[in-house]
Amino acid sequence: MSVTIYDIAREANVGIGTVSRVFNNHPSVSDETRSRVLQVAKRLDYHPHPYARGLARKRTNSILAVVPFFTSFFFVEVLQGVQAKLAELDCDMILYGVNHPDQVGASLRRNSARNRVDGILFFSMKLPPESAEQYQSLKTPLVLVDTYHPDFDSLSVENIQGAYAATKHLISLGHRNIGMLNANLESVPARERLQGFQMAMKESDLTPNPRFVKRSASPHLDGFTREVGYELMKEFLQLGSDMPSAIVVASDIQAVGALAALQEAGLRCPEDVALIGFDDIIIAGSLGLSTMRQPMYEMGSLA
Amino acid sequence: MSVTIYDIAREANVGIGTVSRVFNNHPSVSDETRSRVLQVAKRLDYHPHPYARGLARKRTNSILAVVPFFTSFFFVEVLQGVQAKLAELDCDMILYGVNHPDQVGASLRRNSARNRVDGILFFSMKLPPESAEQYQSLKTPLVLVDTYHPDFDSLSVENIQGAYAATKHLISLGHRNIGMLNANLESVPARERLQGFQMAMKESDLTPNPRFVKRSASPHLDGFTREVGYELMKEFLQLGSDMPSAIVVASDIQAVGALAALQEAGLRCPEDVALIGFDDIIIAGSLGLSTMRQPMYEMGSLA
DNA sequence: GCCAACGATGGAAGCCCTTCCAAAGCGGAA
DNA sequence: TTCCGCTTTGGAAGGGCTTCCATCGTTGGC
Repeated sequence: MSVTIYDIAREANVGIGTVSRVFNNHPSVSDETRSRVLQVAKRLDYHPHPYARGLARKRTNSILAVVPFFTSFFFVEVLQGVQAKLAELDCDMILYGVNHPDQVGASLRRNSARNRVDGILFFSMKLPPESAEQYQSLKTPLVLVDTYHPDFDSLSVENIQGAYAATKHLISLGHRNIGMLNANLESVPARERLQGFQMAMKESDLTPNPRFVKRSASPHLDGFTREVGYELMKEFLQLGSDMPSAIVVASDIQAVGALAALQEAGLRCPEDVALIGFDDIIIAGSLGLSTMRQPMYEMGSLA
Repeated sequence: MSVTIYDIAREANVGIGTVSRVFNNHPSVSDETRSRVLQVAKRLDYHPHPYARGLARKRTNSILAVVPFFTSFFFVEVLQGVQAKLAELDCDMILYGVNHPDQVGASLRRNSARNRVDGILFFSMKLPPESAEQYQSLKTPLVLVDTYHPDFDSLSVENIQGAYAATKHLISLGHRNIGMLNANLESVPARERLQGFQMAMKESDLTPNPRFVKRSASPHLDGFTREVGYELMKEFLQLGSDMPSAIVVASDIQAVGALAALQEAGLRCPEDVALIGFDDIIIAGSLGLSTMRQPMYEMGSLA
C-alpha cells in the first residue's frame, strides 16, 4: 500500500535501521549513505508514519489545547502563537473546545488518558479541583494559560500592571470620576485587575467612589461575558448624570457588551463615556475602544 | 508501564483477542465475559492506546481542520459544530491555522501525507490548484467549507438566496437607494452575493446605481477583510449626500470596517445609513448591524 | 445417538516505526 | 602482525492494538 522504511531500505540497499537513523538525524550515518537514502525516499515520496513513530517512540508529537469556545476570541490570537511554535517543533495541535466549564473534566479525562498527547494547554478557565488532582498524579504535563492554579505552571498577563496602566491612562486624559466594570472577584485575574485599578487611583490621590466599582456575581465564566458587560453598564447608566466619565473594563468582551448598552442609551464612546478594555481582541479597534494589549502571540508561543 | 490489553487479558482470564473484541463492540462475546472484562478494565483504569489502535486499524480517528486564522471568526462558530459531531464519533480534531493563503499548500502536504488523518476540512480559502491535483490522487477525503472547487465535496451557504433576502429586507424597510459593498468578484461567494442583490433589485423594479455597487480588487482573502470594508465605505462617503441610504455588505467582517468608517464620519447605523452584513459572527449584534445568519453550527456538524 | 453448524474464544501475525545489540570494516598503536 | 577501539551498519525485538484463522464446546436436526 503505502511506502515504508522497508521499501526504502530495499531500494537503497541499506538496512531499515539505517533508514530510520537518517530520518531521525542520527549522527552515525555516513554522508554518502544518508544522501542515497534521502534520494530514494524522495523518489518514492516516503513520509514516516506518525502513529507508528508515536508508538515506538512513546511520544505523540502532539499537544491538546483546551479552549473555551463560548467566550472571547482571545484564544484564537494565542493559538496563533502556539501554532507557530508547534510547527517549528513539528508537532500537531488537537483542539478541544468546551462550551461549558462543566465539560472540562470529561474532556481532559478522555484526551489525556493513555498518552494521547504529550502535553496539554488549558485556557482561560478555572481548572476543576478534581481534574487538578488527577493531573498531578498523571505524567502528562499541563500548562495553564490566562488562568491560575498553584500546582501547575501557568502563564498570564500582568493583570495588576495592566489595570494600573489602563487607569493611569484615563487619569492622564483628565478623567477624575473613574469607574471599574469588573468580573467575578472569585477569579484571580479579576481580583488582580481591581488591585491595579485601586493602586493607580490611590497613587493619584483619587478615591474611587464605591458605587463606581461594579462587579459580577456570575459564576458563568467568572463573569467575563458580553452579557455581564451589558448588565453592569446598565447599572452605571442608572446613575444618570452621576456617572463616571471613564470606566476601566476588565475584559474586551465585557467592553463590547458595555458598549452596546451605551449605544442603546444614545451615548457615545469615548465622547460621553470613555471605556478601556483588556485583551485586544481583534475587533476592538473598530469599536473605538481603547484596550490594553496582551502579548497574545507571544504567550501562545511561550506556553 | 501503562496498562495494556495483555494485563486485562491475564487478569480476566481471557485472551487478548477477546479483550479487543469487547472494546470494539464486537458481537461475538458472551455477556458474561464482556462484563468481566469491562470490570477488570475499570479496575485497572485501562484505556486503549489510540496510536496503537490507529496503526493496527489503519485509520486515525482524527481529522484535520485547515482554517484561516487571519480572518473573521466565522470558522470558530463552524468549528463548534464540527467538534460536537466529532465527539459523537469519538474523533479528534487537529487544527491547522494558516496566516496566509500561501501556506496552505505546505500545510496540506505536511499533514495529509501518510494518513496522519482520516479526512480534511478546508475552510473559507481558495484551494490552490496544485493542492487540488494532489488531493485527487490522494485517498484522504477533503471537504470544502465556505468555499468551492468543482472536484470536491463542498458546503456553503446559499449565497444568492442570502443576498437576495438581505436586499429584499432593506427594500421592505423602504430603502430605494441601495448599494452593495462587495469583495473581490474573483471569488464565487462574492459573485453569487452580487447576483442575489441584483435579482432582488430587479424584482422590485429598482435599478442599482452602478456607482453604488462597489467591489474590491484585493487578492488578499478575496477582499473579505475589515480593511476593504473600511476603504470601500470611505468611497461611499465621498458621494456625500448622493449616498445610498442602505448598503448590503458582503460579509460581517467587512461590515465592521465599514461601520468604523461610518462612525469616523460621524454617521450612525442604521439611522443615517443602514448596513446589512452576512455571516453572523458573534459580535454583530453588539454593533447594531443586521446580518444574515448562516447556520454555522449546522454547517460544521454536516461537514 | 451422530454430525453439521454455529457461537465463543485464544493467540499469531501484522501495522510501521525506534532502539539496542552484535558485527563488520578500518586505521593506528604496540 | 595482532589487537584495540572507533565508525558504520543490519536487523531482531518490542511498542499496543486489530484481525484472521483455528479450536472447542454446544445445540439442533435427522
